[in-house]
Amino acid sequence: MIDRIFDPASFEQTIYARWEREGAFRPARPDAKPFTIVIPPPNVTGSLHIGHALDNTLQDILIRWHRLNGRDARWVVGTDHAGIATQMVVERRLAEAQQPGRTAMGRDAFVAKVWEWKEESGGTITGQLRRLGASCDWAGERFTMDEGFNKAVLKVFVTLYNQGLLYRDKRLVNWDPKLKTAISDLEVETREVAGTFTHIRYPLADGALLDSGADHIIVATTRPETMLGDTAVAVNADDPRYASVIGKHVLLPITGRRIPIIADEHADPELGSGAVKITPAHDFNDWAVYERNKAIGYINILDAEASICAADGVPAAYVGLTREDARKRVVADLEAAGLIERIEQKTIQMPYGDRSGVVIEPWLTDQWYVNAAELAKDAIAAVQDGRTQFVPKTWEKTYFNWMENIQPWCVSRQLWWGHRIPAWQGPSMTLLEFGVPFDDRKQSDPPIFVAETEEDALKQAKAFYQANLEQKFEIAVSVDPVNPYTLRDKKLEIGLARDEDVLDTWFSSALWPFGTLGWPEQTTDLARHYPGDVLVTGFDIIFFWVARMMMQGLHFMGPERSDPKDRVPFHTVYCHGLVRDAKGQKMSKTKGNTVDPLILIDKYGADALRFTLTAMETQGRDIKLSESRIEGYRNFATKLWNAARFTQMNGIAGSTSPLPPAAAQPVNRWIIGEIKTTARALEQAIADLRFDAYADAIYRLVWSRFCDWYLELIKPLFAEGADEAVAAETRAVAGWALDQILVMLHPVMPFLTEELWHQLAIRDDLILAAWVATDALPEDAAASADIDWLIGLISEIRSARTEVNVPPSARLAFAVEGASPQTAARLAANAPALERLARIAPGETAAGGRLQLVHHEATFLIPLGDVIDLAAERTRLDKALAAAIKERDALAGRLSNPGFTEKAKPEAVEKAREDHDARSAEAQRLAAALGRLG
RNA sequence: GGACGCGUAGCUCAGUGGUAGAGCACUGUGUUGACAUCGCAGGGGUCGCAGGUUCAAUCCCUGCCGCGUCCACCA
Repeated sequence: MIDRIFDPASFEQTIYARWEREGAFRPARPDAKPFTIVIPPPNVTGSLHIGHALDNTLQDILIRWHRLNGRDARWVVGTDHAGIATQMVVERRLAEAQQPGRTAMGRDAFVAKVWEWKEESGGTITGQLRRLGASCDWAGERFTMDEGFNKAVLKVFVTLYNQGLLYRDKRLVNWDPKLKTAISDLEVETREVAGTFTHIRYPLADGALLDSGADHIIVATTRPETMLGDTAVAVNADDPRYASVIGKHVLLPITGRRIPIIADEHADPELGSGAVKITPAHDFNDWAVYERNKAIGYINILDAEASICAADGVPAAYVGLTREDARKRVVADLEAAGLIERIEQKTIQMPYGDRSGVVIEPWLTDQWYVNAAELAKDAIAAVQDGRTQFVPKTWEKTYFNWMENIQPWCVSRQLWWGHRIPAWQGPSMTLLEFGVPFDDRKQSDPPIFVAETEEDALKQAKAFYQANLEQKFEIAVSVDPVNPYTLRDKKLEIGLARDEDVLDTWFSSALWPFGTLGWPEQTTDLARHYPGDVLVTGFDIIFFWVARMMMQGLHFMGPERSDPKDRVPFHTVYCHGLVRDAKGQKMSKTKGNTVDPLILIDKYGADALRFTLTAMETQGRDIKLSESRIEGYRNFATKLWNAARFTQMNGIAGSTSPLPPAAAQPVNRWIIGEIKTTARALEQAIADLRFDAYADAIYRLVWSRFCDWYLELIKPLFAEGADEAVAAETRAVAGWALDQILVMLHPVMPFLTEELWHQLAIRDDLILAAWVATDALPEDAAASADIDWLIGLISEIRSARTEVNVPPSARLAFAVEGASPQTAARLAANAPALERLARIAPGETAAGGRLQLVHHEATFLIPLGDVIDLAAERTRLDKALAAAIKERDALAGRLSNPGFTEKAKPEAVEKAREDHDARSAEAQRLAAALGRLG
């Protein structure tokens, strides 16, 4: 017996366990067409937030729907090692536990700690996905740092290197001085902060003067401390103010260095003084100036923590100051020297690290870069020609815009947690004292050997050095005098030192769609499940992840697939919005406005949360989540629960066939048609990826059709004394209809539907079995018309009763005037329903006060005797008449307009005529009723 | 500066070239057993503003206003 109380917590976890036990989520239909989704891998040590809940609910709906529809569905699941995030968590935990820090314990010990933490907390999020009901293929669970995945990463790195698409370069990177690692452009966020704009006078050297007579050039900066590293002042060649001093020098204050005045396009005469200080080592634009004017050189003045380091011209007193302290000191010293023109307070934009939250420093280092522009070509083409489609389509523009302007992707990170870069460095030739002339390569950097294994790297090294040396060589220490970061004092016992760095987490995530399936091995999984059908993700990681999967997927799977359509990692990218709080604020831990999906699940059930997110998921719009909405959908679940309870109490059981039982009763034929209509709408919603439409259609069917009308209308059909055959038919149809509802609702509310599926009948199979047999369902327009008529009549009677203040409990008689034979037949057939739902029964039409109700061609007369509220009845009829006349006249106006009758579609004209006539007749009947009212 | 999205009932949002919809909230009410986590009934909107296209515009086009997001840049 279905329990009186709907308590999702009492069955959700049991049901999930059963699904897993029975292997319900494993692909098990080798002959069927596969349907594949790869999960956006959550951080292995993370926990489920509301964005995950949305993302995974949508994926689960698609997976479950296609599984119901006979596809061999596979939801590839796993977790991401999340380099920076995870390393930061473990470091914080060590600090909290007052244990030795990362550097104190050393690399191996630290990495071991991270693995420990991964083992300890790695099950959290996968457990939470289970709570949500996600039907992932857990048997195939992967991790971005598992052995197989690591192989894929190494293979990709080496291949790209050998193809010249991945290289080492010395250039400015976004340096995070807190985490002490390079980060990519995408990991930098610009924030507006209050700042200052300092205008500084740079005295001209050698007595030179500007045409204006000034003996100095004014430059402005938001970062005065960087002047210590200036190597030039740039002016525009076309700027007459400075034409006479191009090629001359200024005396750089504080440092006493003479730096040249150069002409460069970077200087914009319109901005500021038209002259700009050039600090190549600490500003991206200035580095570009340097590349055009190499003679000016560059000077690095910052160490890895962004403190001032020893450098040419930097006074000893500055060394070791933080950039903030150095800024104050520079300003003070310039002030003392009378070189400050003025200082403006101003809102300035500063780059911040998205993880560390500190100001990012452009810093000169050696890093590994991927030639993203080259890889982007195929990735752009694949979206242009529709092999991969974004939904909503508007995101394609965003994708193209980014891809077409893509910069080299910095993939090395100075972290310890991640895929270590498979590159080995040999001794620098310039530091070797062999006394043997090298060939003309004049290589000054140490040679680098990239290979999947150390053995391969060694082989390469031997081949390389033997080609250049005839005798023994010794191992030296590599020292980069310019860039302290590359100071790597290593004991090179075998002559090679592996690169200390690890790869950007997104470098491995980019391989997810094929790395999870066994690549580089040619597995059957890979053949079957690449490409995926749909990728479901937030728009915020289109750049980070989607674009990179496109690039890597096409590059590595492309050559292996003959059909261009099979080269992309997925055919569709569904981008959903952000889940915001009820006020529309972005949720964040610091704001404290996050909602924990697990708490919501505990409170309302996973199904209610899922339904809410589904119903609110409209394409191209963020979700403002409010708890009252979840409550509403929990009520919906309760409603269905109770409806099932009702059927069970009335001897209605689950059906045995997806095909509907034979039905003669209009109400039964009608509900079969309603099921068919809804199933079609749901099929369309899935095809369009319209999740809100899916929720809406099933909600209406369950509540507004099945519960509100069908169950109410059939109650008399199996009441005591009812016809046995009719009762039997009705029970059969009702059971079947409820089954179809459970199936259709299952993708969104899997727990509840599975629970009821088994409560309603003894069945061996899970509800995952089969979708509605839509095509086989009959439609019966006549039955639908009958029931629509009945529903309309009951609604009108109820409304009229309320308006004239008839007590709900009053049972009334009615007579009918002008009824067609069809109406008479309908009235006879539905007498019990009218009795129950409208509380009217055929009777005498006594003269005097009576309610007059126009429904289609018939006027219903309902005597109320003295109790009728005549004024209310008059108001009601007046209102109805006014409405009918208004519409009639509007239609008449349209029909008398030749523009309409000649140009509008014939169907539209015909429809307008019919409506006009109907309204006109209705108005006449209402007028007559008013007349009789006196 | 470039691109995009959004302005529809008190709130959150669907929607359509021809009578404007839902949920929640609100008002009134409760006919005895599926359900008060409910039923029934009701009030509430010049569909941001101004033009244009059209027989007809909430819907298509243009401009404006307001809100938001992304990218780039500001020495």
